Amino acid sequence: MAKHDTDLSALFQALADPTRRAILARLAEGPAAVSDLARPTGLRLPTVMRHLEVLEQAGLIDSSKDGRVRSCALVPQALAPLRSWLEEQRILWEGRLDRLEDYVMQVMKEQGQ
Amino acid sequence: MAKHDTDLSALFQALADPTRRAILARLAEGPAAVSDLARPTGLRLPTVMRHLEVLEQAGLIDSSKDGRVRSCALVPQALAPLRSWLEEQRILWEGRLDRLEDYVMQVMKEQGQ
DNA sequence: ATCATGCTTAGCCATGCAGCTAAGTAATCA
DNA sequence: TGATTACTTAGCTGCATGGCTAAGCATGAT
Repeated sequence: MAKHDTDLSALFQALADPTRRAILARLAEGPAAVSDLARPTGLRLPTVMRHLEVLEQAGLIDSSKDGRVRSCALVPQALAPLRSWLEEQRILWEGRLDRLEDYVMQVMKEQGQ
Repeated sequence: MAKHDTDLSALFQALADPTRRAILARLAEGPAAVSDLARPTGLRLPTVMRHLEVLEQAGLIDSSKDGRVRSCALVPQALAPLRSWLEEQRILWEGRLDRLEDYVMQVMKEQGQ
């Protein structure tokens, strides 16, 4: 399996959890420390840490430690692969629809005779 | 948690598996029977069945049985929620970048004085 | 009526994941 | 120095997921 593919899997996997999507939404407002991200979730710190690990592994966020505080931030271009995949699928799926349309048109023409 | 949200989770979850994405790609060429979908995966039928269940549950495919053959097909509009979520995020994330840009501009102006 | 085909169901196994507690480390504050 | 804060690590639990085999059921062909 291509790396491109496992990347996509990791991305989708990371985004499949509502808590993680909420964290991303929060980060869209700007960088935040781990505890700040944890507070609104109502989850314990270690749990949130693991979510952050998943997000970072998927390339969606970046984090760096300053003193005893770890600050997390979005990686803006991280959703690009997902966007291209989606666009690719759209073209494929619509191509399929076009062919279906052609087929229907042809059947109608044949029936018209 | 909103239904909208669990829908998104199911979508992402369903797309997080390469086998399932391969099945979707195959279906983009047109409807297919379960065995036809199973063959190229090299997996056993029950395993593929479960993948198909997941895809159907997520609303990505549709299936109907004719005789003893079950035929599966894409649901073209199924990716729409994902597209809107992505677009929403793009706006949010870019809004963030705009604000960052504003901030940088302001700092530069202040330093210029 | 019998047999082959195509799917379905039931159930097992290993692994992964989301949550937790408890205990550890490292930086800041009094 | 000692206490507090902010993560971090280790390890447990329960449930979900992806794979399998074996056996069942319904339909189509002979």
